[in-house]
Amino acid sequence: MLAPPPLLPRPHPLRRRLVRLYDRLHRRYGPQRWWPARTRFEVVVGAILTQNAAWRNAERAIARLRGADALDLRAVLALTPTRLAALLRPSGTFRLKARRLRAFAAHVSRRHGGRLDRLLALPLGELRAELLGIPGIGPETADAIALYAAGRPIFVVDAYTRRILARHRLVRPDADYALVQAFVMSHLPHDPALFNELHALLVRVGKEYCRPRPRCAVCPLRYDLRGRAPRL
DNA sequence: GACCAGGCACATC
DNA sequence: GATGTGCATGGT
Repeated sequence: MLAPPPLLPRPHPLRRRLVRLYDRLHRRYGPQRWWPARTRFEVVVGAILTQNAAWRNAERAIARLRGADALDLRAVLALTPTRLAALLRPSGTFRLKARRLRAFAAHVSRRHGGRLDRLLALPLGELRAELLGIPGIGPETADAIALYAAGRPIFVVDAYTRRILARHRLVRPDADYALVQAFVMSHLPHDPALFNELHALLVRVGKEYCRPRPRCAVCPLRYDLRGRAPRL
């Protein structure tokens, strides 16, 4: 997604439904104030640690890093791989995540003199390409860093987003990451605050109601028990 | 005990 | 290019 899709010129039926989805979620839940982190480096750490892990467990690991006074780039590099992995244990796949976090820190250290702000100041296309070049950073993690740490206008697609948009028949169930992202970005203004809020709201409602196997009929988005939703 | 969680890399077909 | 698999803890 080097060149974001331009906004489609005229009102589009799917756009109205997407906007309605956003409005309904925003009325129901209000502002989510994401990303929950104190520093930009902590956003990056959280983005890596929450890969295939519940956020609660990523938080535990972040707290352990903080307790070890290791919540900054240099401190992460100063830890031995074994020690870093031990601190990350609660987030699951901890050896893997220790490698990934270290790879990120090593990259910033090598390419940007340890200055995270310099990496984050790159033009969006370059920033995204560079992030994707770091082992352990795929599209979702790269976009989460670009949006939540760098404040860039890019929409993050996660499992909830796909599931919810597919169940509302806004995208096909088999739509891949780039397609879902292009769908949202072609229908909404490229506003970081909006992309932030929409993604956070989708995760919020998804955690409660949009499980892989649907099991609740009282969702505010009115899924039926097969996980399908009426047209918005 | 099974399923799930704010994915990614790599092997294999 | 599509699909399968390892990574691994902690909550429900």
